[in-house]
Amino acid sequence: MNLDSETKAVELPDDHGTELRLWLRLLTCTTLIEGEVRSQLRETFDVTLPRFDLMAQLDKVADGMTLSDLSKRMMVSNGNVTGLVERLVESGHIDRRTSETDRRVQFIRLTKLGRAEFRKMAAEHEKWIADIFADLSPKDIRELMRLLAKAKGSAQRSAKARTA
Amino acid sequence: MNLDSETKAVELPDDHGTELRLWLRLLTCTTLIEGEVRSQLRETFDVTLPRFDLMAQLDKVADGMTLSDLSKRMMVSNGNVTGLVERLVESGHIDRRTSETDRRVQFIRLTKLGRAEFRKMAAEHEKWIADIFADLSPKDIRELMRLLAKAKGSAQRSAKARTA
DNA sequence: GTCGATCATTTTATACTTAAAATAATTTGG
DNA sequence: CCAAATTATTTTAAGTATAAAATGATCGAC
Repeated sequence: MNLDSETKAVELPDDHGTELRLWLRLLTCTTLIEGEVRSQLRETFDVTLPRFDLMAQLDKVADGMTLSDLSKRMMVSNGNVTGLVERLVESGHIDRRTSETDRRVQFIRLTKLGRAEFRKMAAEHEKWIADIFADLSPKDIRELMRLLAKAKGSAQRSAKARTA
Repeated sequence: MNLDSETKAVELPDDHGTELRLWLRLLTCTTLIEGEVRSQLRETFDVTLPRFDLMAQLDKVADGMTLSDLSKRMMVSNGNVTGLVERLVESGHIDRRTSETDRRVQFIRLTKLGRAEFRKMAAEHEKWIADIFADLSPKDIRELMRLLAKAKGSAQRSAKARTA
């Protein structure tokens, strides 16, 4: 009996089942963790995940960034950022000022309050994430990082090819 | 010079940076692919991702399932499913009937039209996914599957421990 | 049998999200 | 300089999402 030809007979030329299963597993994993983080943020700090994410982007820089920068970094639409920023200005976590040189541009940055609150949340957040991945060895994590980087590159290539 | 102690000095006892970076990479990867799939579905079939996902769940079974089943499988809230189902009934893709034995329960299933349309979409969808992951070798995919399964288990353990 | 607990679903209120169109400001090629 | 293209942001409309409360139905212990 020829095992190779058997194997080939089972796998049709256009069988993309393994990729699909990979995608579903990736999605399940992310949704699961995202839901967990969302719950923790709400329960512990009464803050939503999108607000936390926006503040996280702003916390990386000292002097603020534009709405476009924010929407690119967060990988969400412009209109989405407009609304989020509005509510965070309202609650006193960020402030906005119009550029001196280009009146289309708005610079957004954390207020003192916003940065202080974010730092507190970020510290807890990091612990939750560490616990969520606690069963993974350092080697597992390294491998996952490597493979996800490869997957990301592949997806970007695919998206680019389609748009081109 | 003692390299080990140097390394330890840099990594504080509570440094959970690698887990955080892993989470951000996982999230980026998923968001990227999800956006790509969303665009393709809209452009090619004028359908949204949540609708596609709901139909995908229903396509797995012959005789339908309840709203609760749906919300659990899709990992979204009950109210969310209510709205999605409403719109898909409206468009003729699914139908609903109340259980004979338990009048609280609604069984949802694909209509003939719904199943036919879903199958067409699913075939294309599978090709898009295959292309998105095309740079990954079969071994990469196996490894990712394994590590994501481990991550999923870890996240579930963590979530369960918190709720308990 | 019936009261209380539980369960399935819907409703409500609010927030988030997108795509696409609109607005407003700047840049650029001729 | 000036029209056309580009860029940054906002607005709009529709849909997606959550949490929490409400509703309606069934189950279980007594």
